[in-house]
Order: sequence, then C-alpha cells, then structure tokens
Amino acid sequence: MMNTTLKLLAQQLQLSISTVSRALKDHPDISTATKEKVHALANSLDYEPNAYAIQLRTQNSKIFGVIVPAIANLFYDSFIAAIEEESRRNGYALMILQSSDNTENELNNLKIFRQTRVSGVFACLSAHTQNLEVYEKMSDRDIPVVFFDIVPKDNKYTKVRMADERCAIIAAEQIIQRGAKHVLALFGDPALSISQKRKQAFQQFMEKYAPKTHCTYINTNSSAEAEAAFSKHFNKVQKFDTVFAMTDEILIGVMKSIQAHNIKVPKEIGVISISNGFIPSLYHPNISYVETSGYELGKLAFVQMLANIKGGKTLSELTLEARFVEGGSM
Amino acid sequence: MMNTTLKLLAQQLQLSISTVSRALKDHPDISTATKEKVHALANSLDYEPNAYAIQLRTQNSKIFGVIVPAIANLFYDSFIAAIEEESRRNGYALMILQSSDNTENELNNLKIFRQTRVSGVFACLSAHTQNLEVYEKMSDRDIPVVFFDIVPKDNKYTKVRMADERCAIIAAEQIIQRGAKHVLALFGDPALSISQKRKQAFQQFMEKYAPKTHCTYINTNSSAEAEAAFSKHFNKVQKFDTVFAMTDEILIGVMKSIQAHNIKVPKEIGVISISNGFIPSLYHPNISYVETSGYELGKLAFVQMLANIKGGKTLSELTLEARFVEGGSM
DNA sequence: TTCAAAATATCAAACGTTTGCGGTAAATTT
DNA sequence: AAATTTACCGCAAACGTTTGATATTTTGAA
Repeated sequence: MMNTTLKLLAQQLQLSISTVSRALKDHPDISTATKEKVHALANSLDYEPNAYAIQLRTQNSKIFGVIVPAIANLFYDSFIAAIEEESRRNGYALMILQSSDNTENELNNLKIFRQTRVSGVFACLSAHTQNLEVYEKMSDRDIPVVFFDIVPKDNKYTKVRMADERCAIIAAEQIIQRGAKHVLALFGDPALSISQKRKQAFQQFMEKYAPKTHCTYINTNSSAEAEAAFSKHFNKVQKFDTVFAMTDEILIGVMKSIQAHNIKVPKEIGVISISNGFIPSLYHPNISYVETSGYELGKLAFVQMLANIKGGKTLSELTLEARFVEGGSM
Repeated sequence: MMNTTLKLLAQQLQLSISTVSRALKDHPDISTATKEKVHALANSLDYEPNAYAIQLRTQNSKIFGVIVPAIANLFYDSFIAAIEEESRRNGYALMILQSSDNTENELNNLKIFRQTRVSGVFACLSAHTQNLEVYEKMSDRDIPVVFFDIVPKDNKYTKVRMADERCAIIAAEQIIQRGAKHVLALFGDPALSISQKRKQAFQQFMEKYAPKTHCTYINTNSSAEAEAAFSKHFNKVQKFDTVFAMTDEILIGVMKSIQAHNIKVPKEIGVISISNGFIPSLYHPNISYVETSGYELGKLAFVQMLANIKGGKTLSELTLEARFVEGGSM
C-alpha cells in the first residue's frame, strides 16, 4: 500500500501542498473550515508524516544516541530506561548501541550516530578508551555529547556521574559505626578510574577516622575472583568481621562464598556494598548498600542534554549524591 | 561547522554531484583515477552521507524498531543485546522503545516506528494487549513484524518464542528423576498465557508420569508474593522436598525465604527454575534451571526478520528449544 | 581516416517536507 | 466609492541523495 503523503492529500482536496502542511500543524493562516477538512481526510487516510523528509528539511532528527558498554547490565539498563522515558516525554526517540567495552565498536557507533544526524548522544566511555578525537568530531558537527558514568577527565566536556568518592566514604562511615575491627575491602579493575577513586577515598577516610581498624584491600576483576579472594582470606586465622564490595559483581562473588561457608550475616560478618539495589535485595537479610541509581543518573543526564540543546553549551560535571540504604546486613 | 555534502565535494573537485556519488560507492562507470581523488577529498573533509536524504530517496531506513515491556529486565536486555549485535553486522541500527506493559505506550511506540519508516519491528506484546489492529497497520505499510516472547495467538503473524511447554516438562522430568514426593510449584500471573501454558504442561506431565507425587500449585504476581507463599506453605506440617519456580522473579522470592529459614539446598529441599541463568548463578549451590535464553531468542528473531525482508512473507511460529542446566540444587 | 563501441561523466527528476514571499478576494475603514 | 487592511491560500525553492537517461570523450578495429 502507498504511504499517504501531503501531496496525495492536497490532490484529493484540491488544495496546495503548503496549505495542507499548514493546516495539519494548525497554522493561523488557514481557516478553520479547511483545517477540519484536512484533518478529516488525513485521519481517514492514516497520514503519517515522513520523519526523514522532515529531518532533511529541518535538520533536526529528534533522535538521541546512547552508547553503553552493555545493555544487559543492571546499572545501564536502568539508566537507559530513564532516558527512554524522558525522551518520549519530550518527543525524542532513542537509538541504543553497545560498545561491549571495545573502542572500535565505540567508534563505529559514533559514526552511525553522525550519519543519522542524531540530536545528541549520551556516551559512557569504554573501559580503555583514551583517544577522544571522535567526540571532538561530534562537537564539530554541533552534536552535543553528555558523558555518563565513565567520563573523560577533561573539563571541557559535559558529564554526569555518581559521586564515587562520597559513595566510598558513606560506606566507610557505616563500617566505622558498626565498630568493625577487621575489614576486607574488595575493589574492581585497578586500571579503571572508578576503582581508583573509590579505593582512595575509602582508604583515606578509614585511615583518618579509624586508624586502629585493620583493613585488607584487594582488587578483583570478576565475580569468580571475588569469591575466590573472599574464601582464601576468610580461612586465615584472622577472621574479618566486615566485608565491603565495591560493585554488584563483587558482592555476588562474596555472597556465594558466604553461602558456601554458611556464614551468618550480620552476626558473624557484616556486609556492605555499592549498588543500585537490585542485587542486595536478593539475599536474606537484604544487604545494606550505598545507592547509586542508574535511573536517577539517567534523569540527570537528560536534564543536561536538554540544557545543552536549548541554551548552548553547559560545560560542567554534575555528580549524583549517594545515600545509604539499610538492609540488615550490618 | 557545515556538514560536508556531495555538492560541496563536487564543487571542490569540479565534478558533478552524480559522479561524486557514484565514485563514493565504487560504481564501475567511474574511472579509478577520479574515484581516488573523490575518496581522498571525502576523507579529508570527513564526509558522512546524510542518512535522511538516503532514506528519503531510497525508501529504506535501515533501522529496526524494538518494543519490549521493559529494558531493565534480565531476559529482555539479553534479547536486545543479541538483536543489536546482529543488526550492526547487517548494517542496521536499532530503535528501542519500552511499553511498560501499557497498551497505550505500545500504540505510541508503534506510531513512532511508522513515522520513522523503520525497516521492521520486533515486538513483544504488552501483557494485556488484545487489539492487534495497529500491527495490521504495520503490515499495510509493508513493515514486517516479528513477535517474540509474548506473541499473538493468530497464525498469520511471524513469531518466535520459547518452547514454554517443553520448559515446564523438562523441569518436571528432573523433579521426577529426583524422586520428589512433595513438590511446591509456583507460577506467575494466571492471566498470562505463558503462565497457563507452563502450568498446564507441568501439571499434565506430573499427573501422567508421577501420579503419586503430591503437587501444590500456586500463582503469584511478584517476588514478595512468592516469598510469602513459600514461607506459609513451608511452615505447614507437610514439608516439601522440592520447589519449582517458573520465573526468576519467583525464584528470587523462594530463595529469600530459603535463606531466611536457613534451609539446606539441596539436602532439605531441591530447587529448580526456568531462567536465562543469571539469577540461578547467584546462589550457592547454583540453582539448577531450564534455560530460556533471551540471547538465543534474539538471534532467532533476527533470522526471521531477515527472511521476512528478503523473501517476502514467512508466516510461522518458531520455538526455541530449552535445555536443562545442572546447578547443584537438585 | 572513419565509425562503432566502450568508457566516462553529466543532467535532471524524484523522494516528502517546510517556509519565505507573494497574490487574491473579502472585509473594513475612510 | 476608493483605499486599506485582513484572511486565506498557492508558488517555488531548498534539504542531500540516488539513478535512469543522455552527452561527451576515448579506444580499437576496419
């Protein structure tokens, strides 16, 4: 079946294309009578404006691009969900591409976005992306970029991220409050700035406010590693009374080991993590955690994007405050 | 900065637009010498073809639409991930919209897809969508639709889904093999056809092949309900020796209760579920499950889509075989 | 040298909109 | 009754491509 176009409507109504176009968008130049006629026919013929023609003419695609390392991820999928909601409310659609933490994919995705002339892109850097030239290219084309979660260091970019240091400090506070004597603190890939930040903040805080608390710091790259690390260290003479997991991934490993050894939480060991809340809610008792909400971050990022589109440049880094959520594991 | 266009290239090279266009796509009509010149300039000027102009001209958007109830979902996000991979490999981009299980949203999303003239849509019906008229509208516009997971009954549609009955039967087989005497079987929302199918298949199989096994069937709508149901029934005199959870959501509730009561798995109780495998891997021992892979389903759906686009109509229902994955909980 | 055939490059229309500008008829004012 | 305003509407160009038809040049054979 042919798609109905303005031309078709114009012919059938014996009107000009421009009149039909204006009638459809309620232009004051057009009489109410004509407007009604046009609308009626448009409805009965199921007229749907061609987004491509519009974009070609108006240079505005009303599409946002999103790059995430992985869609299938508890944090990113809630980020995406938030962006999607806001986009729809504002008449935008979303194009989502995943980088799989691979710089080459990231480049290709950006290219697609450029070709699609997206109105803006939300980007989470791949773990080891260093060269930000491609992103410059976007700016050259006046496509605003809002970085989220894993963001570049340079201040000329617009970024939103979790308050990583605060997260770690809040966790440390709770640990101190619990009166922990021996804590095992597990962090992620040491190459990632997020791991560095969290670890540094945590360590500094502990050393300053609880110098007598004994802390063991370990970096792990996966659930399995975390599980192994926990098992290994738990079997030592010196038992830990508290464990801190920097991410869900690590928490999962820790909890498997805890279940395997049938350790009682929180009696024998206190557990605290940084998370968006889903994984902690899987256990009994619920794990206490410092909340980092992908959903909230998405909302924040969207605000930044809109500001960027409307008011020109807004160069700044916004961080999302974290809060402690009591579970029952501390 | 201006976007470089064919016109610009043509001017600078003293060639016609058509020559430039053809040179860029390696058309045999153009001499190698010109081709090289054109490519060189295009590269140095960072030429990116305007996707909208192309679509307007060719009537082919190279974009697929995807409708899921929720992006933030263990099953759907892996489905999406699969589709995304395949799309990229085939030169398509993805537009993802969520219905939040709301028919109105679903309608709006479809509308966006129509206006964007997507090349095809992957759709998962909202829980209570009955009226499929909108999908007819897509067909009218020659936009192929591949339904997945929650699919319409009518045979005129192209659908891919899990082999729901088989999943339930495989679980039942394992339960029988374990020599279960008393099993608690928990299913989801009774209004959903997926719950009905699984329950019916499970029940029939058990009655036929293990008539002496005592089964209790319960429908629950959330993790919390499942947790409560399990706790309630477990406290009865007649303890269960095996529990079956139809979904991850239900499994989560069950496991919380199991942890709360400190019940030993698999010694005191056997646990089996239907899942994509992530949640079962969170516990120790890993929960045994019948695998329903969103990822695999995505791959399958994509094949169907491609067939649909290339070879015209392919009306059929494809189901994805399930397999049992041994965890340690049975 | 001549002519057809191949090779190479150009013309121009079309895809479906939007929008500045101009035009006509009716309504209002002098 | 003439002059001015107002209310409607149409013309045509432009957005950046693709592509069938056509024009021009080069090549090779007769």
